[in-house]
Amino acid sequence: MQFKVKADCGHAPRPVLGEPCGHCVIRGIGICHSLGDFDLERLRKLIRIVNIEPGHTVIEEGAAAEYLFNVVTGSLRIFRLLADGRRQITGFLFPGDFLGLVFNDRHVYGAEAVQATTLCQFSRRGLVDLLPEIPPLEHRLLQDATNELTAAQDQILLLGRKTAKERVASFLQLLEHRAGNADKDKVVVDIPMTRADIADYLGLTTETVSRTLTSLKNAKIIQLTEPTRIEILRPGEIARLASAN
Amino acid sequence: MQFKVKADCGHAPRPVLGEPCGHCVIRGIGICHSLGDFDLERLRKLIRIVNIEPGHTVIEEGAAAEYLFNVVTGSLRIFRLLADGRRQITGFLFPGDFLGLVFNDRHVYGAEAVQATTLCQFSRRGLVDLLPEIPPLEHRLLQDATNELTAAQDQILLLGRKTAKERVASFLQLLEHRAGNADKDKVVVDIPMTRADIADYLGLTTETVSRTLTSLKNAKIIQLTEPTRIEILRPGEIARLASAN
DNA sequence: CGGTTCATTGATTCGCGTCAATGCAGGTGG
DNA sequence: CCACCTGCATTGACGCGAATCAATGAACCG
Repeated sequence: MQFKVKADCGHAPRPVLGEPCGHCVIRGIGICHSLGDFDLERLRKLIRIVNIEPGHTVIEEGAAAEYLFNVVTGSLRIFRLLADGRRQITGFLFPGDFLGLVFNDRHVYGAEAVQATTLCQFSRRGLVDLLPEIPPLEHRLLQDATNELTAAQDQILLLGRKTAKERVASFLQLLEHRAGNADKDKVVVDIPMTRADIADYLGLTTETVSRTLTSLKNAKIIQLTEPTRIEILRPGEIARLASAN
Repeated sequence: MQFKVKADCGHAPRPVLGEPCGHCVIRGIGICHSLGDFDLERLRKLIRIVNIEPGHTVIEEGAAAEYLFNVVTGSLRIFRLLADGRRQITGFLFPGDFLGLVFNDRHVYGAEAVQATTLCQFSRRGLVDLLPEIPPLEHRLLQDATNELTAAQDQILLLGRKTAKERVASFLQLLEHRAGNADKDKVVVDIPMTRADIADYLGLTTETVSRTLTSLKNAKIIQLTEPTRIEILRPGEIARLASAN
C-alpha cells in the first residue's frame, strides 16, 4: 500500500532524494551527469533542494540571478511578459532540464511551477567560479544551450509560419516524444498545464486551442477523456499535421 | 581616389585581410578574440576565407556540418523551411557573428548571403578537437550561445504576441541598435534585406510590412527615401511601439 | 451549497493574408 | 539608344482564420 500524503500538502509525494547526489533521481540526466565523484562533491556544496507549490514563482523576470536550477521532479513554465500583460511561454521544463543562464546576472525570463515541483538549486556565482576548474561542466552547458537553441528555432518556425491546427499538432507531437512513446500505435499523454498555458506557448487563445482539440477529436485523431489526458489514436496523422520537416 | 572594382564583380570591394589573423577586421569581435597568439596560430590552421555572392547559399538545411563560419563582412539570413515552401527567417548575421552549431553533425537551418559576404570558414571537426585544449574557446562559444538564446526568446515573444505594427517597430529598433546609433534624435538605417526577408523574419507578408512602413511614414515617425534606407525621425516613438519591456 | 477556476461552445469582429494591378529601377539585347 | 524583361515595392479590394465577446457546464473546495 502506498504512503498517503497529508491532505494539506495537496500534491503527489516527493521522491526521497538520497543525501548524496549519487542517489538523486536525475543523477543520470542533469548537468551533474558530466561530473565524476570528486567534482560532484564540489558541486554538492553549492546546492539545496527546494520544493515549489503549483503556480508559485521560481524566477521573477528581471530579478538578480542569484540561483540556477535543475528540475528534479514536476514541471515549469518559462515565459516573458509585455507591459500590458500579454504573456508568451517560451518553453516548459521537465526533470533533468537546466534552468537559468550562467553568465547573466539578471534573469531575462520568469519561471513558475506548473505542478508541484522539486528543484536542485545552485548558487550561480559558485557555479561560475567552478566552471574554469571543471571543463566537462562547461562542455555540458554548451551542449544544453545548443539543444535549447534548436528547440527555440523550432518554436520560432511554429509561431511565425504554422496554422493553429499545425501548432496544436506540433505540441501534441512534442508531448508524445517527451513521453518516449514515439512510433506506437496509440499513445496516452498527460497534459499537466492548463489550456491557457498551451495557448500562451503556441501564440493562440484558450478558445482556439480548445476548438482545435475538439476538431481533432471529431476527426478521430485523438481522444479527450479528461482535459488533462489525451490519447493520440493516430500518431502518424499528428505528425503529418505538425508539418514536421 | 578609391580603387575601382571590376564590373563583372558586381559588388563592393572586399577588405584586404592581413594574412595573419591578427590583422583581420573582426579580430576584436569574432570567436578568435578569446584566444592568445599561440592558440590563434592553431586555429588559423583550420581556416579559409570564402566570398559569397548575394543570394547564394552558405548552408543547406539538413546537410552534413563540415564547416562552421565567422562572418567577416556583409550579412546572412538564417532560415527554416516547411515542406510546402513556407519560410521562417530565424535571424540575420552580421560581421563578428558565429554561424553553426559546434556539436551538431548536421545543420538544422539554412543560411544564405543577403549581400556580398566574406566568411572565415573553419573545419568543424578541427574545432571540436581543439575545444578541450582551449577552454577559453568553449567559454566564448557558451557566451555566444547564451546571447543567441536570449535573442531567440525575444523573437518568440515577438512572433507569439506582438501585432504587425509592434513587430515592424521592433525590427527597426533592432537595426537602430545594431547601427550603434541609439538615443540620437534622428537615425539613418540601412536595410540590406528585401521586404520578403523582413516579412519572413517577422512572420508577416511583404504587403503587410510595406503597408506598416507606409503608415509609420504617414505618421511622420520614419522617412522612406529609398526602399533600402530608412530614417528614424522619432526613435522614442519606435521604442514605444515596439512594446519593449 | 455557493464560489471559483477551467474547459468548451457559439456568435461576431477584425487584423492580416490573399489576390491583383501598378510603378519603378536595373539589366539585356536588338 | 530604346524596347523589353525581371525583380522588388507599393497600393487597393476582398476574404478568411483566429481573436474577442459571451454564455454554459464541469470539477473542485472551503
